[in-house]
Amino acid sequence: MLLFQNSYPIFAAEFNLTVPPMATSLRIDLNEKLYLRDPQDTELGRRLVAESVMLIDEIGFEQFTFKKLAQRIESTEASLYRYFENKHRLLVYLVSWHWATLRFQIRFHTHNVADPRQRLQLILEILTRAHYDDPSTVPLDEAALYRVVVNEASKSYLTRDVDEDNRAGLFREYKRLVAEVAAVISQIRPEYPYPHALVSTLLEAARKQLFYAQHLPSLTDTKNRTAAETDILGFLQGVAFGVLS
Amino acid sequence: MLLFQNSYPIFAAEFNLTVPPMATSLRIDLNEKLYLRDPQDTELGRRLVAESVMLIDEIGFEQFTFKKLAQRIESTEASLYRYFENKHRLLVYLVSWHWATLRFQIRFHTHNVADPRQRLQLILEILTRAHYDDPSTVPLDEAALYRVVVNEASKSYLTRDVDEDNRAGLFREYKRLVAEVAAVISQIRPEYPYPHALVSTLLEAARKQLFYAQHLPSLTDTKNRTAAETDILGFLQGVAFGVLS
DNA sequence: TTGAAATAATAGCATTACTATCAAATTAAA
DNA sequence: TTTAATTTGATAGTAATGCTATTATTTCAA
Repeated sequence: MLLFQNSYPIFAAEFNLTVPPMATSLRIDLNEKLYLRDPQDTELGRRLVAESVMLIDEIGFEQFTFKKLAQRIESTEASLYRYFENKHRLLVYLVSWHWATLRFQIRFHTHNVADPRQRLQLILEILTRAHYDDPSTVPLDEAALYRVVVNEASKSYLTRDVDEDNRAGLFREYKRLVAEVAAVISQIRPEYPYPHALVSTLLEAARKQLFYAQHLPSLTDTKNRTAAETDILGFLQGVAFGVLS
Repeated sequence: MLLFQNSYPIFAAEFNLTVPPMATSLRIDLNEKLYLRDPQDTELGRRLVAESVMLIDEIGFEQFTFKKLAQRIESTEASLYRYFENKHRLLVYLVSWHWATLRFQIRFHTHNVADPRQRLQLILEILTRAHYDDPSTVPLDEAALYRVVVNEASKSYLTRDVDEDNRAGLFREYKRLVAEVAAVISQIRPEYPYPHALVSTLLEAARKQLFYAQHLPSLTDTKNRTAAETDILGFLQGVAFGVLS
């Protein structure tokens, strides 16, 4: 996210970005309902978030517990429960963080691009390259976070409490992202009746096809794993521009 | 599935269908690795499967336990563990059951349709109407099973053990389904490079968009919930035929 | 009718997902 | 700079989960 270093204050208001006194990294403020105490406010909170990404990436969300995380960051279970109500909320927080940075990246890279088709093209490139961003200036390992998103994001809403969680605004970041990209779709073809469905499908497909390439290759069409990114981009382009022509 | 009553022996071999001595319902044989003891062989096993669908539908997979199911069917936890290694295997079994019947339905309704475009059209209709099938002749409540598939299917493969489970062949039914529909895609447009990705995306989208229509409507484009099915079909048609033109 | 197989009944165990209590350390306010 | 408030750590505890094991009882087939 080195790219943002000079320019991000432009978007600060819209993105709920806080520019810290000594701005060394980007701070994204997410819905307060996501946590009990804002983890970005304290050292322990920041370690909790940063290390949770690594741990979930390593052992998977099902195996992940606050106890294991506490051991890892040399704190206690009880302390961590003061930040997040439960591990599910933490997952929603992490995933929301990813959507927020993704939306930010999209805005940043497309804000001076007039042609909506070219915008969409850029968006698809960002979507399929989301796991490449330079993590050095960011408080989280974004590559690890992207893997977590690919593997676990669905679990953030596929629960008994979707409706309740939705009412609490837990999925706001994802909705915003979808709405913003859907607006580009509508610019390209105003009469197209399914812009939101298209965008949510493209977003989901970007992740799922990457997962398939890694684990269930017969559900996708990439021969060598390294070409996956290019193949997925090609596939998404075909879908998006196919629908819009 | 009344439709199958007369004709299904045609496909029996290919579909691993067993025609029971007194054929009152369809029997689908799934990968043996899915269970410890074939639940279709015993009364307890059949009740286990049938009631698990209802219970998962009611309380969700996370809240579902063998203990609760045992109470429900007036058996014991230990007895149920003799059929399935754990609740995850049971989920994979249920989901596989659904993919198998879906593939069967597709074959049945399209086997005398020569034009591949028309075939694809029918397939998309079946996909978006999957939850309507008459459950009376089938040992499972298919409408409930479809809801379970919509809500829980992703969890069958989004686990730490995907690769291991995949090696054991647990996802065979889904792969078969994808392969078969992908073949239709390739008939329509042989040079299209992503038939499998397209099909897995369409399958996933059919379920996800229904979920969104019910729980997160801003991620889709259906105004009233009742029109969801028609909208989803329209959307999938746009994607599929858009890509193939 | 005898033996094998399946089921029920019961118990037990390590782990999970928390909650509660209290003391110690840190930080902020007077 | 003492005091007060806040945050953390340490420890314990609890109900539920995800199993496994044991034994007794029923069923069913040879």
